[in-house]
Amino acid sequence: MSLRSIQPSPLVEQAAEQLREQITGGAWPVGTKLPGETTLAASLGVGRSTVREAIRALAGEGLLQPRQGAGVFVLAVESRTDLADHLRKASVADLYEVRMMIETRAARLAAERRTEADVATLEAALERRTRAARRSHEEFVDADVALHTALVAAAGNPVLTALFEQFVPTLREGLVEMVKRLGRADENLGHRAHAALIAAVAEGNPDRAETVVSEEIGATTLRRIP
Amino acid sequence: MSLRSIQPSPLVEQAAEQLREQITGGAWPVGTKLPGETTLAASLGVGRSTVREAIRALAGEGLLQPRQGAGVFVLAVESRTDLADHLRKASVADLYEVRMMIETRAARLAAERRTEADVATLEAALERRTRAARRSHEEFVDADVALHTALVAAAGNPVLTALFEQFVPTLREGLVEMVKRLGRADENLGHRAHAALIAAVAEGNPDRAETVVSEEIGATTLRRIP
DNA sequence: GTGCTCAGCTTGTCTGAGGAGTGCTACCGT
DNA sequence: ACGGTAGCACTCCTCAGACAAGCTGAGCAC
Repeated sequence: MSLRSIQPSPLVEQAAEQLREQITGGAWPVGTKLPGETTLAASLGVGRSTVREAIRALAGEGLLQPRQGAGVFVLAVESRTDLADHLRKASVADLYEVRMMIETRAARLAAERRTEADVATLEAALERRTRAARRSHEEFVDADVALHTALVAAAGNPVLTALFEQFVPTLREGLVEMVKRLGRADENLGHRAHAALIAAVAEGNPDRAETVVSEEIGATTLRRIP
Repeated sequence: MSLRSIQPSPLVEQAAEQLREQITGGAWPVGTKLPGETTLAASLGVGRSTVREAIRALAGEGLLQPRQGAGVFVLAVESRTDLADHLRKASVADLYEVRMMIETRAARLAAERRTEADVATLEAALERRTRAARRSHEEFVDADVALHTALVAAAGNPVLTALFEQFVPTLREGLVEMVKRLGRADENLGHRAHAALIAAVAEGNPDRAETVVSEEIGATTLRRIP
């Protein structure tokens, strides 16, 4: 099996790391049954409970699946690629580019497909955004993000919605920073653009919706990249 | 056959589920320190090692972070949403729509930014695709997917690349099915469109690149939705 | 062939015992 | 009064051993 022996510190994590290497390295393909806990414990030079916890950790990541009486089986050879990780490490410009792509397309689709309910939701979200402008920065950003989320949802494509949700945490973080830097000077920042966007969606004008959202995102982002 | 499989569910999973509920339910916000192992064990009515394994599982999911000597802390209140799960459950039409969005944008950006190396990679990928057409269906699809991946990579936006990679497994699966249904009649299916796409990227013609990729995806997809 | 039983393996669970790291508090010297 | 430090309580970390519960395949009876 060629497992290196363990050295210091959290043994559980080291054990998990070694097992992960075996799995992602291809030594144990999907469906493989791992050696028994006692065998693994001996190979790694740790106690059985330590091995068990390492297995649990990898099970939490979706790599392993223990079945009582049968053994521990490989469920996948790589962790769910966490898009959010990529987003955190990405540059503002790259993020902005992709966000622009998603939201312009969403605006266009929303204008084509919006239902009465969608329009009502969007208008309510706009109103909440306006009210939140008088309150804390955080509340304002939350309301803004909620509005954009509602726009994407109005496009009626669950895949697009799921995709945008991946961006929400990073987007929120960036916006909070931006709003705090601007201070209270620009309360209800971008209200007119948002109102125009919703109007375009409501009247079913895809071209105008796309243009407005493109300008709006461009404006807020330019302020953020000094 | 509407039988749910019977699952006695190990105590560890039940314990993890209860803890997860506390976390996602908001009882323990991010940063909260959980009660000690012994306390939790008593509360849940299980042994200490069971609690520890449950904590490890949630740590694997990215929800908790144990720190020796200090305690166990809440790192996030919801699991990484697995975009791949959404994709698997999504309809072909929704997937197609988003894939079209990504690839048309990628084609446009690639035409604007491609380097010499990008062009070389794309041309090599095209050649491999041609060769693979004479071999198995699977190899052909793999080569096709590799070509599309190379196109997105040539756009020079890591976020876009990471995003497209989320689609690759689902895309591959769908293509394999399609190619098998078509049989060998259409060997080297879509060769001219792909060649035209690469030419447009190479000569730096964003509009043409976008048009070609749009037609190409449209053509293959229409065959797939009967 | 079909179905049953059983032995041997596996994971599941609990307990008790130390080891090691963290963070707070009270003490002490200045 | 203040700052530094030693001690302490609390926490997670690791191990060993024991038994329970579940799975799998071999062998057997029909």
